[in-house]
Amino acid sequence: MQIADKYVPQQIEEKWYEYWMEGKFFHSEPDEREPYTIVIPPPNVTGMLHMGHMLNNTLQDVLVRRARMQGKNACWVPGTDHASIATEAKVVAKLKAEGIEKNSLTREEFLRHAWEWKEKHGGIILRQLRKLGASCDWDRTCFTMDEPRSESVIKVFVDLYNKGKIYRGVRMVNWDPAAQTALSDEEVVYKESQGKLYYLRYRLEGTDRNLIVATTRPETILGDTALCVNPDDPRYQDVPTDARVIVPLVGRSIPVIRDRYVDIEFGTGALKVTPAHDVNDYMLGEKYNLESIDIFNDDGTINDKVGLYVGMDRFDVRRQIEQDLADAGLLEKVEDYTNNVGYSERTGVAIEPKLSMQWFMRMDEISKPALRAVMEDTIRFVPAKYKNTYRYWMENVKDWCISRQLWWGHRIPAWFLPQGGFVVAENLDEALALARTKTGDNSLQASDLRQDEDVLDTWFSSWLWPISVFDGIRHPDGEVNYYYPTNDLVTAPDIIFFWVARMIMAGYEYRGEKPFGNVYFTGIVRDKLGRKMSKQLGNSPDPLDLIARYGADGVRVAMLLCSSAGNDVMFDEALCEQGRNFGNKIWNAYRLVNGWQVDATLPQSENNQLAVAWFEAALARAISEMEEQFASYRISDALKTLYRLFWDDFSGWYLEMVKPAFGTPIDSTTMIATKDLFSRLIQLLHPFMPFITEEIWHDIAPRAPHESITVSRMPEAGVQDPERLARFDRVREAITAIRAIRKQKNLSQKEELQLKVIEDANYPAEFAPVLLKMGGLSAIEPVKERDAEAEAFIVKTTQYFVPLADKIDREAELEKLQGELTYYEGFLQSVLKKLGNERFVQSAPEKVVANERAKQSDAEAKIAAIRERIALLSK
RNA sequence: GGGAGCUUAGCUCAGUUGGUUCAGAGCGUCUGCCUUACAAGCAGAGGGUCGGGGGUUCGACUCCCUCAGCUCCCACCA
Repeated sequence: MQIADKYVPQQIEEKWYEYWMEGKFFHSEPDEREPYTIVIPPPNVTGMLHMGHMLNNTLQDVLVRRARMQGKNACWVPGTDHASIATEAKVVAKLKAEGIEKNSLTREEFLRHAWEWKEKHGGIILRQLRKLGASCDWDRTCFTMDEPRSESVIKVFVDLYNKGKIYRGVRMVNWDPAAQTALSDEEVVYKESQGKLYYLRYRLEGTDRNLIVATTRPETILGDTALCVNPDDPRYQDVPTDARVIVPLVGRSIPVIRDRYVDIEFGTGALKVTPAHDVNDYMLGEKYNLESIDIFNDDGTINDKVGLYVGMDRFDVRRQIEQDLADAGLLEKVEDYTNNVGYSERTGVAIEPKLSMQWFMRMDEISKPALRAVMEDTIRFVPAKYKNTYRYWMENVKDWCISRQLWWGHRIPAWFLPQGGFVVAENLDEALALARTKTGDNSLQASDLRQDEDVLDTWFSSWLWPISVFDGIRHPDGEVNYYYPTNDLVTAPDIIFFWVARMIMAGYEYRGEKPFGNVYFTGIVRDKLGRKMSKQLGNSPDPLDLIARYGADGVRVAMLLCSSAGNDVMFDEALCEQGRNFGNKIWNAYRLVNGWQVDATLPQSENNQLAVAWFEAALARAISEMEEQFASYRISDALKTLYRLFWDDFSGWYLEMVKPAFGTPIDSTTMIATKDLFSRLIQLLHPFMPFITEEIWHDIAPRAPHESITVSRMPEAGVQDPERLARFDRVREAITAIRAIRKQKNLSQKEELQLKVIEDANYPAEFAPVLLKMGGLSAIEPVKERDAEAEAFIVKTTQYFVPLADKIDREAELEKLQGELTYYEGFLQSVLKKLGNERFVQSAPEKVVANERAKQSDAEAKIAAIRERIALLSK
């Protein structure tokens, strides 16, 4: 094998990914094995890989590779989302840069550009995922707007419409003036914004009196159709019930209404009512039958309804109207004011509440089984705290606005009839047939029908993802029956409502079954200062650059090391170094073992036999720990367990124990055992570090063509031997103590020392050969008497002595011993106090009491040993 | 305004039904080593009154109350 003393991941990663692809190791077809399925959270089709994807997909890959090695039929379905609004915005921007305005194009022309863009940029992110090592079944790659998925969406829409779960109506919706489309409530983000509170004078008709109204949006006075005060407000008791006021600048006369909705404490207690541009005003308008005057165009400029500020942008109007009001003496005062303003999640502009005709989906019924499934842990949320969030949303869920005034997306399958009304059908032919039946007019032609211009919310396709990727909407009895429900979903908590909740609803609606068994919510990736990674801050490293510099395995380890379950991820590039170093450690451990010469005639030494037996026990314990950690999705902990096992136990202890002296061979029994242990270690490591492990796997033993570690069988825990491990730990402690003496006395590692020991039950006599070798000892001599002249240490209750040429420093030694004595006597006191307490002995569990008694006897033995040594030194 | 969560070594975090040989890990720091697998390494060391206060208990990092600080989600009174 290669002799480079540094591991160079760049040299092997590409090779192995190609090998995996050629061998079709990631491809899945239904068979008799138990399936293990993950569907990828589809990234935006034109998106680029960022650190969030890295985390998310590393976790998925660990899970799916592990399942594959456990003999399951593992299937990880990749794909992309058409991301209606985001993609359309990108295409519009791109066209604009080329001097083409969207509204100068026909729908067909625009879509041609959009598809072109999709073909060019689409799927870049999927190729990037391969660099990471993602073991997706690429033959199954899906796109939310490909044919099977599109047809599924349309089919579901028609079905829900026919079931009465989808309706069309005029409602107050969140309007994005930049994208010029309606948004769902979930697509609006509220941010604290520095604004002003304007106090405007509304002249009470027929008097000189002004009613003062405080508002943050003076430009909306153009749409005022009432003024509202609280009937209990003493300040307005003398205003006649049929009073009217004049809207400033506009001059319109509007009624003064009374409603307890108005907060007497706020502002002046008088509220202007603009039913077309405020959600709460809209409700007042409904209640009091007020006129609704829409003053905005779709792009947020003022329309010509009122004849003022026509064509001006809403924010320019705000500045202008402040000036004009002041000039007209209609502005009482202006105060600074901080309030929450809703912004479009995608375009970032302030949302305009707007009354418009939209399609909605009823959520009351469909949400019920979905809520139950999570509350009863039929679907398990990890971490469980998200159950609360989920429940609150589900219990208060409002109808879902599913129509968007965009072109890029699934066009709503509704056709308007010449005589009014509409039909909903899967295609034009069916729509025509339906239209003829509905109207009784058989002369209707396809050209008489006009399809709804709107497209569907992106999430209306992704909510079907776990079903539609297996074509389970169109073919409910096909392979979906094998793969569905999927096992684990790994996603970010910020799309719990957008996506997770809705997939659960769709799952029960269309499969009568949950879409996945477990949902693992990752944290948000932040930089080491705790700031969210963002383009604006420029604090997000480029994942591909990291992979190029540290190797995919190294970056994967870095991601996992900092992703403790349920917490945000504080990513620090230093972790990539740690990951890379770990790869190098593995590499060099392999170089060492690989370089040993075997002498088949050599019998296995006792030392080596002990080493193998001990490491088998250590491995068994680690595997068992990892199993528990995986079961509770503590994937970061599982990696850490393995990291320590490989670095400390295997490299630091086991290999040092069996390592033959320079230039001497090793016996074949130990060599075989070592390679076997190594193989099992890299199998355990494979889900975390797929590339380096495949490389070593192919070198450590002869492999047939088309063999791969990816489909090898994951080692299992086997027999646990805690006693052996505990006894070995005492050897380790003794060796550490000897090393410390060496360090203190400035003795070289090579200088052999002598060790004397007073053997007792705690002395791990069977490990004497190991102690000899690892301690750099010339001999171990069992003695009965303490050696006052030697350096001494105690492990558990066993006393050890290292005679040295130098006399020991009695004073210093006594002082040290005195300190230890004080500690152990105090410790013993607390144990005795506890044991002397009847309530403790009675109420504490038996095991705990027994443990206390063991502590007592150990402490007593230790104290006795220390006392004897003090006596000896004090002579 | 409502809800959830967090506060343990310089940094990032473990600590799973309360039991002081559990106050831990990794990284970083310090000291000594270029010891023929690895300086991307080896050996050793220092470092925390477990946010403050109070309570329950034989016993609390672990349970309760309270105060302080931080984070997130939901609502959106102009």
